[in-house]
Amino acid sequence: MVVKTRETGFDAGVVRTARWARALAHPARVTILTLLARRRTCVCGEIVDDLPLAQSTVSQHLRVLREEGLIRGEVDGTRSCYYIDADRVSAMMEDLNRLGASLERGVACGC
Amino acid sequence: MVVKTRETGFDAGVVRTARWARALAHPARVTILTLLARRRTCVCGEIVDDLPLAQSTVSQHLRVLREEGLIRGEVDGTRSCYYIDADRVSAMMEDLNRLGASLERGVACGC
DNA sequence: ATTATTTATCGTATATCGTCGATAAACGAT
DNA sequence: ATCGTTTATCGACGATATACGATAAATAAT
Repeated sequence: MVVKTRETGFDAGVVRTARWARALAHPARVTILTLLARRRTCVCGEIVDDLPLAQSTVSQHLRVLREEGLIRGEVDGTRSCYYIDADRVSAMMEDLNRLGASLERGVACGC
Repeated sequence: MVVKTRETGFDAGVVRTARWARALAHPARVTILTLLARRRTCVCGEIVDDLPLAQSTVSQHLRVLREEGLIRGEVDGTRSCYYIDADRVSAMMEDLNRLGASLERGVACGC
């Protein structure tokens, strides 16, 4: 059963997949995610130090990731501690893998 | 060993991953890929019929997918026959899964 | 109290994206 | 040769995205 979003006319699952992709569609955001996965510490300032971008720009990218639910932030004094939302990351990878599976099982074109 | 692109200062692998994501970051493009995977026929006109977009817009999205190497197009008379480049799709999914794996194996933050 | 630190947000500038209509190019059909 | 079909590209426009500096808010340090 195919569910379409009323506004756009696109399949709802497809829209969700595209949104995950958009969240990953900038090197800064991919870098932030991998940094958060690798590190125990996750303070905004350290992320800024590791990226070739201004603090305000990094904050914007953090906001995008937060709005997509991939990361969460907690205030700790004057600092903000960010960490990955593992459930959402799993959900994202599930959707992306579902797409990948359907693409790879496709039949070759007879043209 | 971490390779950085001179212009942006981001890790080259990260940039590649972000570009794959960028290619998938629109519902029209995800839809096109799934259509091409499902169908034997892959003529541009049929893709246009299945999308709520103008022909020229669909052509733009096809161009994006072509430029990222995810699809290829062959001219057949007045028509264009598109098909998925399975190798590139595999490469893309490998990169995305590599990212997913590194995110899921990350340690929890001690904050 | 004052000062320094940290981070989110605002304002703004620029670039890229997404969309459409119009058009051109290539071909098939008549 | 002319006409219809199909598709890529162009030009224009509005909408988003990306980037930065400046600033505000909150806390820590003195």
